[in-house]
Amino acid sequence: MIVALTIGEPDDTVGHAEAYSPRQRDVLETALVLLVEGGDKALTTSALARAANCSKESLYKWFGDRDGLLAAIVTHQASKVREVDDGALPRDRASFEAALRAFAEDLLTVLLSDTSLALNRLSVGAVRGGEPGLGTVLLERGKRRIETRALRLLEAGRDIGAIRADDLSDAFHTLYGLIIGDRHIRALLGDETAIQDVDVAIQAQRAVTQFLGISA
Amino acid sequence: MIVALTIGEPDDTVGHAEAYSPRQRDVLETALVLLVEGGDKALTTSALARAANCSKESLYKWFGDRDGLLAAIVTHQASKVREVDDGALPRDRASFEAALRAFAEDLLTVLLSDTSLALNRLSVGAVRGGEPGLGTVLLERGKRRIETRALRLLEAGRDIGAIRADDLSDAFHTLYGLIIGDRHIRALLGDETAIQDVDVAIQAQRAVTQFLGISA
DNA sequence: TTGCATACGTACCGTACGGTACAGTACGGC
DNA sequence: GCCGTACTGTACCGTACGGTACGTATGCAA
Repeated sequence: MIVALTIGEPDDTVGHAEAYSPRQRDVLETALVLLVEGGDKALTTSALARAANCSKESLYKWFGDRDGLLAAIVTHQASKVREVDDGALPRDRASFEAALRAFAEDLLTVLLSDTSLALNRLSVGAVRGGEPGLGTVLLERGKRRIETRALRLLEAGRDIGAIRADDLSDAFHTLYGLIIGDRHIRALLGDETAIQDVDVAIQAQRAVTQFLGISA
Repeated sequence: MIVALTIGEPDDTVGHAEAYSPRQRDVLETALVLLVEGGDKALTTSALARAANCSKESLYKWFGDRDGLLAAIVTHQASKVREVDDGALPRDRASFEAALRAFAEDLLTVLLSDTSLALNRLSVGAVRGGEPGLGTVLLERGKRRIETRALRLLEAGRDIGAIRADDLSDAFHTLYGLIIGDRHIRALLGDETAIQDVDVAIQAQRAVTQFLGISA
C-alpha cells in the first residue's frame, strides 16, 4: 500500500508543507460524507467520482490507489483537528481540574462523533492479521495527538502536586478508561444508546472526579 | 466484544434448538481460523470451502448466504462461552475482591485474544450508517453475558457493603474502563504493543484496587 | 439390488469493483 | 493562434467474488 504523502515523519512540524489542494480537499470531504453514511462499501471510486464531480483518473492521479485514498481521508481529517489551545498549562489545582474536564469533554465528543466512528470502523476493518495498514495511520495521526496533549496536562498536574503519578502512561490509561468506559466499542458496534444516553458534561465531570480521587 | 469467560466444549447453552451439527461446527471453526489470520477479505466462500473440504453448495444450504455464515461464526463462538456459574457469590470483602480480580483477568484475556479481536473487527466493519447488522449479534451474544456476570458480582459486593454503588450500570462502566482503558481500541487498530505490553495479573490487580478505591 | 438423501468438487454465471485508456474541454502562457 | 497542462466523463478491461447448477460418490433403508 502506498501512503501518498509524508512518510513516517514525526510529525506535526507545522505547515504540512504539501497539504492537499482545495479541490482535493473538497473531494476528500465528499469521500468522508459517503463514508459516514454508507460505510466502507459505499465508498467506491466510481461513487466518489460521481459524487464529487471528478474523474476516476484524477482520483488515481492524486491518491495513487484506493488505499492511498483512504489514507488521505484519514490524514485529512486528522489535519482538521488542530492542536487545541495548550498555550496555558494549568498552574493551580482548580485550573488543572478544569483542563481535565475540558479534555474529557473533547474526548467524548470526538470519539462518539459520526465521522470519528466511521473512520475508526474503516481503519479497524482494514487491519489484517499481519499488517496494520490504516490503523497505524489513525493511531499516529489521531490518537497520538490526543495522548500527547493529555500527557502534557498530566505532567503539569503532577508538577503542581495536584496528582501523584509515578507513571504518566498509566495515569493516562486510567483517565482514558474512566472517561470512555465501554462506550466507544459499543458505539463502534452500532449500539445507538452508547451515543444517545450520554451527557458529555456530566460524564466528563464524573470521570475527572474519580480520576482525582484515585490519583490525588 | 466476544467474551469467552472460559472456553469449553460446546455447548451447555440451553434453548437454541438450532445448534449446529459437528460437521458444521468444524466448518465454522475453520472459518474462524481464516478470519483470524486473514481478516474479513480472506474469508471468501470459495476459500472456506477449500479450507474446510466442503462444497460451497453446502455452505449456502447450511447458512443461507454469506451474512448468515458470518452471523453463524459469531453465534458459534459465543456458544463456546460457558457462563461461569459462580454459584457462589462472594460473601465477604476478600472473596469479593478476588472475584473482581478474576473477572478483570478474564476480561483482559478475552478482549485481547486474537479470535475476539478478529470477530470484533469483522462486526465493527460490518456496521453501516444505518444498520447495525453483525454488531448487534456480537453485543447481544457476547457483551451482554459478561455484563450480567459483572452486574451480579457488583450487586453482591454492594449487598455485603464492599462497595457503595447507587447505580450498578455506572459502576460497571467504571470497572470496565479501569480494566481495559484504551487497550482494546488500540489492539483493534493493530497496535501490537497494546497486547504485548500487558501483564494481565498486574493490570487486573491495579484496576481492582483503583475501583475499590473509588467505590469503597 | 433399487431408491433416496447428503454432500463433495467443479464448472459456471452475473455482477460489481479497481484500475486504465481515451476523447473532449477549459484555461493560462507565449 | 497555438501549445501544454489539468481536468472531466465515459467506456472499457480484468478479475474476484457471491451464488447456482450439475455430475458423482458415499451411506443408508427397505
